[in-house]
Amino acid sequence: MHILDIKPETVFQALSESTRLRIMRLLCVTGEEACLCEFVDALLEPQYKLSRHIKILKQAGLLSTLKDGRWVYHRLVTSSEYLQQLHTSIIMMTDYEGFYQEDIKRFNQRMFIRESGRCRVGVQNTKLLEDNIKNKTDRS
Amino acid sequence: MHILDIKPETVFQALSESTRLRIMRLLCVTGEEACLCEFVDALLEPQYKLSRHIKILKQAGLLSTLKDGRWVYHRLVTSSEYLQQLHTSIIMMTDYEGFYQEDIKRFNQRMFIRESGRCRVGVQNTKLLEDNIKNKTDRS
DNA sequence: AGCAAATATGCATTAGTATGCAACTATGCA
DNA sequence: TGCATAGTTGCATACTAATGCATATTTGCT
Repeated sequence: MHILDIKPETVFQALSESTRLRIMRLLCVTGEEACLCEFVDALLEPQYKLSRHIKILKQAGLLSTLKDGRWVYHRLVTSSEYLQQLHTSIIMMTDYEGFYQEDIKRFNQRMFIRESGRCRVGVQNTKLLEDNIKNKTDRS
Repeated sequence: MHILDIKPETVFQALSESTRLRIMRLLCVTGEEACLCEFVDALLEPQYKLSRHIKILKQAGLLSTLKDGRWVYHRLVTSSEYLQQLHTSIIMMTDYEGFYQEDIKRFNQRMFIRESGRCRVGVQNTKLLEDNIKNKTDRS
């Protein structure tokens, strides 16, 4: 699917959900690529949830994917000026409550355990993740 | 409502619908402000539909409104760098089928009949509007 | 006061989206 | 070959959003 075949509203639609914006912001700010388990440890959201949101970002032409064994790396598509402009907008978004910053902090910690720049383990923050999910259901 | 109080996902959500993108694109490209009846004549969409979409854009902090008698003028909010960056993105969006351009053409024609820079009439393209709505229902 | 015109909105219907759970596929390694 | 692990997806459910119709509101004008 060429970028020109994707409607602008599809791109903004992909950016209209908070979890997907967290993924995009993380990649825009760090300039990194990451696999699913690294996203799980950074955002503390269940793996199936992030997997589906990443799929939507891919279908909107915002992410591309590289498979490496069991791991699948996701990175920003930067091939058009239009998308680069959008990345700038995303970086300029407010982070009033500092939530994006917390994602980035956990992400950087997670990146430390890479070996030769590759992820070699699965989800690490299992405990943190469960606590995070529990807190949310308690609040609702 | 201050711009900082509006969540980024709300802004992108507002931009995720095609009619609302047409409104935004029109204002970004022309730099104009316009009232509802002018939008109706430019986009050839029913008045109640555009009224509601404009409301959503307002609530997302993308448009501001100035009332002048029976007419209500809508313009872009440009008070933050973040929004200006978004406007640039919107101008850079693809217009593969030339639909945005058609809106702008009809809009410019409509602007000709302003008096002293103010709209003094209601919907003009009643016939065009009805044809447009009819074509859509025929296709579905 | 009363009417006409510009804009806004309540309601019902339809369509689309997000999520949790559980089951599935795919891959590397012993 | 079998198992553990990284990632994906079908299904049911709950929620949210878009639309058309009709009606309401606001304002200027006579």
